Amino acid sequence: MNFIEELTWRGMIHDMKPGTEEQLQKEMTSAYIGIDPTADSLHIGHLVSVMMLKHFQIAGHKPLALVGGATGMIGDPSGKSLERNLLDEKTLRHNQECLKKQLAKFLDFESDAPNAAELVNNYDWMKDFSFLDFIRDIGKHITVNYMMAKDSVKSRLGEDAKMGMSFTEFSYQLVQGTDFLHLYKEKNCKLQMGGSDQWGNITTGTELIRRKESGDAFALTCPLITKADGGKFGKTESGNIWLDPKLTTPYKFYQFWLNVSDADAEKYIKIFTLLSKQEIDELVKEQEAAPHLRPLQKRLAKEVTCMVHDEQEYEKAVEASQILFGKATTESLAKLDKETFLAVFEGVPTFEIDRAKLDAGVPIIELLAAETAVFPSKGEVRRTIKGNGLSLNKAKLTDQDYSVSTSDLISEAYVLVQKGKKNYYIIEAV
RNA sequence: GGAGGGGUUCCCGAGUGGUCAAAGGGAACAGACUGUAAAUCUGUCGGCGUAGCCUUCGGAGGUUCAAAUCCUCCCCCCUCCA
Repeated sequence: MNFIEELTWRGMIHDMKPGTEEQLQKEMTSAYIGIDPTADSLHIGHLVSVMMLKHFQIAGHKPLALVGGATGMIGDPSGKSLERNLLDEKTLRHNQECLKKQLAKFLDFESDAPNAAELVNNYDWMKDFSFLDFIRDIGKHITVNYMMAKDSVKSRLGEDAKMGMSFTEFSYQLVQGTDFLHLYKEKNCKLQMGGSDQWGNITTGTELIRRKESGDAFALTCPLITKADGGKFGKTESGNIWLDPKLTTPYKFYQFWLNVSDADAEKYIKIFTLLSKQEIDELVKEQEAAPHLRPLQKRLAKEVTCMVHDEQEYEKAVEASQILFGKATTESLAKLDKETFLAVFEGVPTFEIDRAKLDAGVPIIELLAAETAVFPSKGEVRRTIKGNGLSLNKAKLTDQDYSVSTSDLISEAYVLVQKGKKNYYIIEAV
């Protein structure tokens, strides 16, 4: 199965330029995707493009990951994102290094294979590009008329525009096109991939290559990942799901995938895992036969957690989940020794409190909203208790005036706080 | 530079002197139902709290017993004309 066929059955192709498949069959081809280095970790929104590159490398082609040090400071007008601030070079390099380490889990950067992955940063070739050079060498080749026809630009002009668009944002497609042109010339890169929102930007690049170099370059986009209920993919109450375990613990990471809705599970497992069509078909059948066992979500969570973290972290996450969501009771919790407790709950957000305070007893509302930041306000603690949404050590708490004392400690050191069904916090006496 | 239209609580968006912590929708959170799913229904959704109080409607002043609402100045955004 070739690259295009692979992506097709996985539902990862939204659009591509005619001739793309032929090009890929003709020779080993280089392709790139762009990543904004706005943070020092990738989040799961990036994972789609990373998987495209991975399939690309598996298919024998050469993937390039472009860190957008230059473009990242402009901001793409097609998103609603505001214009960005310039990252200083130190931060930029730091982020670049961190991203590369994460990418190395997916792509082979190190081997001597001709299709080893490469990381490039457009800051390196854009930083010394003078304005005059730019408008002469690049700007001349693309008409404003052409640029204005792009949806990303059109939506920002005219009467229904909420915001105007600065010249900087307008020029974004040219800057991105310049990247493509640069990679085309320097690295013989003939394909740019990205989300479907990037189509306009990518084709400005292929157009530039055609006009300036009489070259043939290609574009391939994947659908934007959505949720069946229309919500944003990859966001939870606590924000982005990051690949860095320090930002999103493996437990939370695992839980994210496990909680994916049925309607999304099949779609996601095709995109975010390398499981074969047969394996997935099998799982889908199992899911239909016994939906409550959620084989799709479980396998999806396993595969992605193992890929991003490792098998050990995955197993810990499963164990913690079984205790938290299984039939654990106050009694079984109380039996856990300190070691086990810590191992199981590693990754569950932990707050500390002075043991001396607990000796005297701390009102629950104080404990959760003042002594620790489990809740942002006292009112919210009250509301949650009133709504029957708070549990302490797996037992529902209904008394707003309850005082927590040392007798509530598990293993003489911990209190397990549960907000609703899925949110756990640990308070540790120190 | 001219004319017009705007800036409201996380988002969209009502509100033009008191009954406004501010309609409605969305998002979010919790409860019920379930399968840690979806859909549905219910509740909550500025802060502290019994009442009640405090902070909020671009910013700063002012009028008034009382202002998101009226006046003055300023800042920002959009459209059209030049």
